[in-house]
Amino acid sequence: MWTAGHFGLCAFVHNYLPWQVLATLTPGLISVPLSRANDVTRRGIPEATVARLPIYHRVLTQLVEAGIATVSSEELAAASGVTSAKLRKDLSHLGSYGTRGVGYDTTYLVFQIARELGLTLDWPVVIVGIGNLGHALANYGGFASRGFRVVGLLDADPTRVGEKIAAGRDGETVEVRAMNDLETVVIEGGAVIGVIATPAGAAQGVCDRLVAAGVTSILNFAPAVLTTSAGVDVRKVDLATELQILAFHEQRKHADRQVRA
Amino acid sequence: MWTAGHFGLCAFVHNYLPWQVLATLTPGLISVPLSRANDVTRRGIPEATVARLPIYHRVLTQLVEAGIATVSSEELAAASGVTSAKLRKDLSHLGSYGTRGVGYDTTYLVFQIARELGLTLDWPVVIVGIGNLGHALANYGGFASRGFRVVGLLDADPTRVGEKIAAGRDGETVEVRAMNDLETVVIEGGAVIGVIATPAGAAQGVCDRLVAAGVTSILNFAPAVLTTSAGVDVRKVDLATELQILAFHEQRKHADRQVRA
DNA sequence: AGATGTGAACCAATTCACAGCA
DNA sequence: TGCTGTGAATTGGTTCACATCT
Repeated sequence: MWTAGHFGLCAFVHNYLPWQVLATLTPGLISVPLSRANDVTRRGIPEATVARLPIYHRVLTQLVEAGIATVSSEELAAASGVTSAKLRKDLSHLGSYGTRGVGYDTTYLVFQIARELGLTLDWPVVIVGIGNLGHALANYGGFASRGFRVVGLLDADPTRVGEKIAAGRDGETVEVRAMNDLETVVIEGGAVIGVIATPAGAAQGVCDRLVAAGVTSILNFAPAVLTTSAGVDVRKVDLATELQILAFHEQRKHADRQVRA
Repeated sequence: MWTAGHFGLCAFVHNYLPWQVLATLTPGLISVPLSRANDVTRRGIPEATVARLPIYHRVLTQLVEAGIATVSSEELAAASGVTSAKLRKDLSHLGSYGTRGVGYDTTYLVFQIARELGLTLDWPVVIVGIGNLGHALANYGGFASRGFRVVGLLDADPTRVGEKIAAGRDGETVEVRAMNDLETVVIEGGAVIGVIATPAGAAQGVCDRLVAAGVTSILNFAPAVLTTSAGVDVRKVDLATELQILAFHEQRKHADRQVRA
């Protein structure tokens, strides 16, 4: 039997931003306030900015491919769907990579952003749950080109195990493994990032096993709130939620129309 | 040939929040500041709150199904992965639906949230681009139960046209139609919400056609910045972006580890 | 000249702490 | 007594406007 109290126990999640958590865990470091203040100028990039850097990176990559050597903040901002002030403030957190009176060198800037985001490194990723969504993720072209390498695909359905799926853009395939192999796959592949694309009911169990095996960042597509230990980053993408937010605004539009009439 | 100027022209996007835009468009209404202030107390729910209501709705639905009649803010917050203060502030924007000293009636609250989100209405949706992702979206169970009805599936690949896909949870199927039929499908289905799951290159064209056919809310999975006229809501879900944000934090963790060592 | 980089002002969101009610 | 609902304080993010540099 469920009770409210029991249910309440089951979840305590920090959904993102482990900065404070990490600071708290750092043992006996008195200079934390100072070092954080230093962070803000030299390393600590605002979360909102981090969330936009991938967009700038993609747009800049297109510009470089199109052979454009220089952009102004105005142009880059327009192509990224933000205001130029916001763009300049964002880039200022990385350093002074522009030239006054001229603009930004696209090649140089795209590299600086890539470095800041860690895209110059190799990130082994495992994907758990190979339904339509898992499939879509596995052969999503955008991963390989940005340093993400699919080192493992796992599914609970025995009929799916053994299937070979194209992962990455250059025709490599990865074989679907059984759930039992989860720990092996994570450890052998050296994965620190895990993607959960299972049904909601299975998500927490998978999450626990991933973390136990060494994963420290999780992207969760299952419509469930995940509980993890501190130090593990969890990001959530919920398809239904996104539609519901749209529906809310849609409803407001209709209400407005009625009020006006 | 591309020039920076040309490229810069191609995109100006308001990514969300058409409040100010709408206010600006409202013709000759001098009381706008006042009416907005009124909005904030009576109807205007903060965007951050709206984004969390779907989570509360899902968790509450589970509680109701589990036969739990009452929850405290503490319990509901824990199960939703937020703090209790945040939860109470969020709910306070909807009205006073709790009982001091007791908590919230789950059945009553779930209905109030559903009403606020417009989930008690019927939202016809079209999905464009039936690759793996489009497939996953089409037969995602969470839609039907929340008032979303898939009235159209469209794909540019002629070999895919005619395929019947399970959409919604009760085994109904919807047939994939050709791109030419886009306008017909949108208008006949009465769709106001469109989902774009095409490759990046096709996204803007599809977006324009959807908007021209009457769609006013778009959920975009293509890694491209969309330009739309004011009054159209665009939300973006970018799989690569999410992973890149995780990679950033992951890199930071490793940097920290090195500093400590 | 012309565009960046940035302090200052502004606005939104979160957290605190407690008054008010069942 | 216990939990909601909410002003007040704080933190984080955006916008403005201009000093600064090529």
